[in-house]
Amino acid sequence: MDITKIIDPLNDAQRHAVTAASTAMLVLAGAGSGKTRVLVHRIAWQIQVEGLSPHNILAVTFTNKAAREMRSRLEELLAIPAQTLWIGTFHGLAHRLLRRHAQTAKLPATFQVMDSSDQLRLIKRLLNRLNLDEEKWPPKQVQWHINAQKDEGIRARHTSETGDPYQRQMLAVYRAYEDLCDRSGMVDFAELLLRAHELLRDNPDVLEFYQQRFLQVHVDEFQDTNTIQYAWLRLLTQDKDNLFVVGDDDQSIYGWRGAKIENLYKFQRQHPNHQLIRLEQNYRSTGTILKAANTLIANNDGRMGKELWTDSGDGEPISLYAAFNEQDEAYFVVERIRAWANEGGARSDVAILYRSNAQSRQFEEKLMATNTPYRVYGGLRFFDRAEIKNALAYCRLMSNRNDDASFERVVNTPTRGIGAKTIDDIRMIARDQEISLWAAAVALVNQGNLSARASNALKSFLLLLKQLADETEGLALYEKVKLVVEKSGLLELYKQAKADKGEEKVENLEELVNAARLFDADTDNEDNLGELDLFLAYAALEAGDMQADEFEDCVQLMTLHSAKGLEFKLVFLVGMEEGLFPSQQSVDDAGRLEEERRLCYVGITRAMRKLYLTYAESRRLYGRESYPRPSRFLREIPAEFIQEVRIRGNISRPAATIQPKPKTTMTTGTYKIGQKVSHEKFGEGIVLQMEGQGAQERVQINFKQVGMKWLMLAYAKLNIIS
DNA sequence: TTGTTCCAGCTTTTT
DNA sequence: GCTGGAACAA
Repeated sequence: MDITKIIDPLNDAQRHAVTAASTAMLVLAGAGSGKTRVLVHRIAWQIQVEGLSPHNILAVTFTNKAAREMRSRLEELLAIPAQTLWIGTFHGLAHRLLRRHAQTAKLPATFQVMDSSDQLRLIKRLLNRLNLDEEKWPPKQVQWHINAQKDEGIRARHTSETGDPYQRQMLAVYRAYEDLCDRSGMVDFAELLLRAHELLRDNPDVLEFYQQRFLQVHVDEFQDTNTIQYAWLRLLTQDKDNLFVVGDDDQSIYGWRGAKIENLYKFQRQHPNHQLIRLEQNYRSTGTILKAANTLIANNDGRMGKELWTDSGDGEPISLYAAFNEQDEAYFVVERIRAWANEGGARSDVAILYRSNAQSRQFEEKLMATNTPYRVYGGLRFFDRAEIKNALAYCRLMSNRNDDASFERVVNTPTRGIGAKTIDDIRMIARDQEISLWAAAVALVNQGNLSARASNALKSFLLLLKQLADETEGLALYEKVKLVVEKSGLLELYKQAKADKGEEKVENLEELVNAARLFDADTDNEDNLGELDLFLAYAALEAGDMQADEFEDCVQLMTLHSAKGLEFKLVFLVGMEEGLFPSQQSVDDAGRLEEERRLCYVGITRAMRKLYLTYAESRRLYGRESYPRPSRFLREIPAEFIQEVRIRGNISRPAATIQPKPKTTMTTGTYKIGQKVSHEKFGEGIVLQMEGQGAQERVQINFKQVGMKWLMLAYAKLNIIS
């Protein structure tokens, strides 16, 4: 037993937290104060010193990345694999519970996990079926509403019908959505948490089993937990005081998606005997950066209180650059990065952080122009790509024929002559008989009142899936996926697709087969569940982390939100302007403004050695020139820490952009403006405009019956009415 | 089916 | 001002 390895690398506060006797513990861990280290060493301590079996420990994180990091650091410290230790994300662990107890949780064994885009599509279909206008009921809003309800642990049946018409309609949609999910065996992300909570709450034997198993429970980023996540933790631990949570109220930046900073206070109330430990020594940034961050965050009310410090000196002052416009801002940042790289700095140590994704473009352009390698975070993820989703949809249908979303996705992909009309018929039957699209399709074929062509096309699809299911029986997972990719015709489809994009898609499909191979190899599958279902869940739950060229030395571009938890030697915090950061939508609400301030705090504390703050005096936004005021956060940082950069003279003023609009050419053809014409389909109308020449010649006509239309003269059969 | 035109929307994001 | 998706013409 090597205790020194566990406690020697710790400072006093950290050691205190790690070695405390089992108790409810709240570790307030400031940015860069070694919070992961405390978690990992705490677990190691419990195993090696207190003799707890890894089997008895649960550790919960928010991201897969954090979970992986924790596991690998723990295995390194303990020098043994820690397989029986449950480390995972809230969603991953909830999924695991539901797979194990699918029947008890009233789920089919082959239930499928939907990601947000699947969910959105399902909601769109549902609204359509309920004859609700998407204008009045924006699918995004409905989705947000449903998820928010679930995050609070509220089911449709918990809400009474008494609200205003809007509430009542929302409730009806929520209820219909629940029905649809249940019927088709689909589970969205919020449902994973809610259902796992209900599983424990309503089944005392299951609850007791896990309560006895998990003698110690650890939670990372506790300030980001929402209501249902905390309720789930409460069930597992009750009042046993075996809950060890690490968090930082000053870094709570996910309130807008249901995170409850109040859970920190709730935890304190519910565990009167808890210990509170503050980690305030920072091992990341210079004294100047920390003092700036401390002063800024002190403007927030109701903090738990914490002041970061370091013993490694003040370092350089923070630089502030007032750019002429957003072009100049990008130019300045890229020049500084080039200077950094020329002096031997690694580009991967540099980050450009912005409030909203839309800001990345100007930097990308300048980086590209100077041949500086860069990487933008937050793009399309591997498992989100259309070709991958299509392939997975076939897999999902193989496993669960009731998966309507997948059915719609691939019933005519690649095209096999099943048109909108046929699909509409299928939908109709499905709605009338309350059955899945698949079952409706089967019924439609059997009825036989379908045109021969449509019937054959549909039959071929049904047959294809049956064949896939038969032929993949007993094959290894990756062979299944491989066969699906080939036999479905997807591979062929993308091979024939127009040169550029098709090739990439073919490669992605091959990569998918490869991912399946790897998944097969390193999943121990202790629960012996359907490997295909597990792979599909993995694809939904771990959509990220398959981004290419991670190893190239490149500048990192990302939003402030995705920068949380990371650190860089050189950080540019750009777009420090009122209306942008803090964002316009936040300035009128004290609570949201405080969250913006915390976001700024997060941004500042990412910097290890040098921080640049920039703003533009003029910025083009949404096609409009604006002259924003510098962000209030700049004023909240004491001037003594800031040095203004003055390098005026080579301002890159935009050349006055006078772009001649393409003139609409007036053709002197048969038609004149004001001419009365008639069209065999659209009826009578009046010519309003003309453009183009020869085969491209078009006319705009205002038809009495159908309104405004552009028609190609080469095709449209028009008659002049004199 | 495919290409085009039109039109709304426009923080932040993981799972 | 740009972009993604829907609607529409051919």
